[in-house]
Amino acid sequence: MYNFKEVEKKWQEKWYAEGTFNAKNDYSKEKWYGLVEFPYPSGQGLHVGHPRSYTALDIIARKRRMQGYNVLFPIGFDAFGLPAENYAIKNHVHPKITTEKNINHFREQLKALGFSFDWSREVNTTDPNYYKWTQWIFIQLYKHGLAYKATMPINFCTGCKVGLANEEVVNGVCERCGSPVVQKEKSQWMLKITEYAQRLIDDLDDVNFLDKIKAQQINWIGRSEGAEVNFKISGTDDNLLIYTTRPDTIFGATYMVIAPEHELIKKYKDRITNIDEVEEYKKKAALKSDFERAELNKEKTGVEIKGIKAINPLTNKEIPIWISDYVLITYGTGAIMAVPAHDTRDFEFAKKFNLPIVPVIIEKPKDYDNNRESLELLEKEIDAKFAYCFGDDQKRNMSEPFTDVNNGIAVNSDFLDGLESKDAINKVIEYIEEHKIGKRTVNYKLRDWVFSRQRYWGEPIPMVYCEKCGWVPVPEEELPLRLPEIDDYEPGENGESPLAKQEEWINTTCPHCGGKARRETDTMPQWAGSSWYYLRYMDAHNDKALASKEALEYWSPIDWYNGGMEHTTLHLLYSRFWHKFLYDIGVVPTKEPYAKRTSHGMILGSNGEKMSKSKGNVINPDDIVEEFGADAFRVYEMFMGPFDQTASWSMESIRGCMKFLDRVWNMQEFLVDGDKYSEKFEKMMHKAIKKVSSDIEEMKFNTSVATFMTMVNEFYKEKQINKAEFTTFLQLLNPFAPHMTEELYQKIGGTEELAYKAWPTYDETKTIEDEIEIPVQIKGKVRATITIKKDEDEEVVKQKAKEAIASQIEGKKIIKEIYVKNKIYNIVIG
RNA sequence: GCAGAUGUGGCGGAACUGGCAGACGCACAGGACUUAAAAUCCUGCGAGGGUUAAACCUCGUGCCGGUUCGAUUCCGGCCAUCUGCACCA
Repeated sequence: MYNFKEVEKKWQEKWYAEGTFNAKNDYSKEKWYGLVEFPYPSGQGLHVGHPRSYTALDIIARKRRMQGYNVLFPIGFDAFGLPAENYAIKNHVHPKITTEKNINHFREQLKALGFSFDWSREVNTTDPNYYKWTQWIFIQLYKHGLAYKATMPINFCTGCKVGLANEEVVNGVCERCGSPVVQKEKSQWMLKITEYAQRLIDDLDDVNFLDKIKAQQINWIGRSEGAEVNFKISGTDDNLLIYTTRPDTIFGATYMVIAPEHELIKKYKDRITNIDEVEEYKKKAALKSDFERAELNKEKTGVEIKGIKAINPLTNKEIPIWISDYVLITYGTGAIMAVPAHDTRDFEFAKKFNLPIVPVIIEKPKDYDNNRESLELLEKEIDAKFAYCFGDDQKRNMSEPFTDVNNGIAVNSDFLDGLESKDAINKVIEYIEEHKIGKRTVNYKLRDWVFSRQRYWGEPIPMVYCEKCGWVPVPEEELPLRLPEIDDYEPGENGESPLAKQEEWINTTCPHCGGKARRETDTMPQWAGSSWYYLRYMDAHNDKALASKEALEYWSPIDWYNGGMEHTTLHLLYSRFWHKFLYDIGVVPTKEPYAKRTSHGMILGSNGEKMSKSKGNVINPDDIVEEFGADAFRVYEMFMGPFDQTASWSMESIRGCMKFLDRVWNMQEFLVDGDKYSEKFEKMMHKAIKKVSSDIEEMKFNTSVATFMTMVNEFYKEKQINKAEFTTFLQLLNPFAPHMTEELYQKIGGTEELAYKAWPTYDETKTIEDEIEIPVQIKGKVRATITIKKDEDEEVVKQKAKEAIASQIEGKKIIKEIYVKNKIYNIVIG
């Protein structure tokens, strides 16, 4: 009987004491750097989701070692963060203590699963020797104008009392605590990620990320092409600048809308006749949470700004200006031209407030070929269809706006008439550029990164404010700027950082002029430490630089990075941004940090729902290791389904995997001598090596495990396995179930460790069967199977096949015969 | 609404560039071993028909249609579920 407890403990102790898996500092060898996302050491301990990702890359890392690479497969802890701080507020335990305790627990758990991590390079983002370099990077960003302080409306979590990045607001509530998020004006440190927006899109071409990851990042960055156009404000020399992606619809712009926060209102306070009403609307809008404002199916609201009007620069008609919260101050210019006939939101608004709807695009007729004649026909059609739009008595009974940019023809639009929408866009941009009323513009949805948190448990932002000199970075030789030890972790009244109460720490001298100055009391967000941790692993103990040039040169880029889809628009994008910056200032040698990025599916509870305490469906990895062992746990997580898809936990299935491992263990009972594969199993061995080797590369671990099971079934049928076969089998299985396979290999007389034994190779010619069974079909339906020799002469096969179905084709006329070599024979009879 | 994915037995899932649908596992059933049970080993297992038993036949990969000698796979159109984003002009 296999005693997994004893065996697993034995090997783990050996591995971690000897540093079996530590990367070598031999830079002459070919390297491979595999990375998994380091965990946040929460109080709950490891989640069963972690081992899914970790086992997968552990398998690849182990295979790479056997293939002779110098492998770096590190781990660490992303240990700054709210839970430790919230725990501190409640229980008055310093986050440092909780964090340390949790890390120790995590380390134990990770070791108990036998991952081949290089523990000598463990990093911890809360270690001053680590965050020294996080702060250093921030200072470089500041020096290069990419970190700046700005007062702006931010997402403010009413629960955590912290400003949040857009990415941290989910459905209008705080991603972490679930409290509503409101808008608040606050002075914040910002990082100019927008400066890198285009490169973050373009350079995706050079990396091997899953398409869905690329798509999601591109989507998030949200590039759109359009134009900015100035609309004159009637009776002034002033303009209202708008952004639109559909400048071709400008002849249909019947009113303007500005965001509630737009400066126009302040500027024309005195001319606006209903200023009270407008101010009232502004106030209401400010009080709404982001969620309320963005809520769908909500009735549009707004107020016409009376006393000022705009002039449509193409029709020269005066049109009203409205204020409404469906226009966002944070996107474009905070103002739009409304074209209700061709925009869903404008349409809804126009309907509600009874504003004119003028169609200027018509769906392209099927046989439209862009000539005069077609156009005249088209115009007649339009006259009939939209006669009501142009009279004084506008009925506005258009049932829905026409918004398809790929399928429209401009009408009722002067010089654009008859053009397809795409051409019309170009032509109108030419026009507005020529007449200096606007220009072609690109916009991104991506916003600059709000980098301040009003929290204690984060990296202090190494900046000092001096009345005379303004913001001055802490001199680099004074880094790390340590977090002061405090007792009171409560945020301040107005959502200030707990550090704001530490007068002694705050008061300092200006590094620039030596006068009195005060420290920044905000800290960095959790994403800071994780934005560059992969660099630190390359040279984890360097105190002169974040990593040495040589180490960076050798180990960059990361060959394979696996992580969760939930980090696609946060961590993954942020770290690409930091990396590109570090590349620009000559710190790192590559443009992109990760050559390849894959992602694992989530593990759900056995009821198919997300694991949560409240649902009572949480599986604790410790219990699983205790009951089934680490190897069975690993094999099961790889077997449970396609790696990139969600899977539900099943206790029955893991039992099956343990049974499989027991069967492997018991194979030693019918072990026989033999230093090469027996004739019986030779083909199977070569095929298996091929299959498992490619499956691992493609992350099709589930079918690898199936292959192992099939092999074991075959060995059981013969009640025989020789030493050569057993050795290869154990090697292939080793990355999946490292403990048992090492033990077994030792038991059958292996002298070296499998961990570095050369990965088995296969002979392609030996994977091909000499005799093949192929189906014989009549009209695509299988009627018989015949056995043929590989590459058998076509005529012979046809003859054989016809014999096999002789009775069924007798007397029938053969219309067609199809033979696909070594695959299938199909006959069509009349 | 936009983007991405998924849909195959009782269940999790296989099926390489179109070529025997259901590998492998779970569950279930039968048998062997055992005083007995568990464990283990062996066998069967999509549905319907057919046969003493086989052979064999029909249907079957979300739905409708198409291309093809042949479609889980390709094309067109739907439906459902999941994930991310979303008043982004």
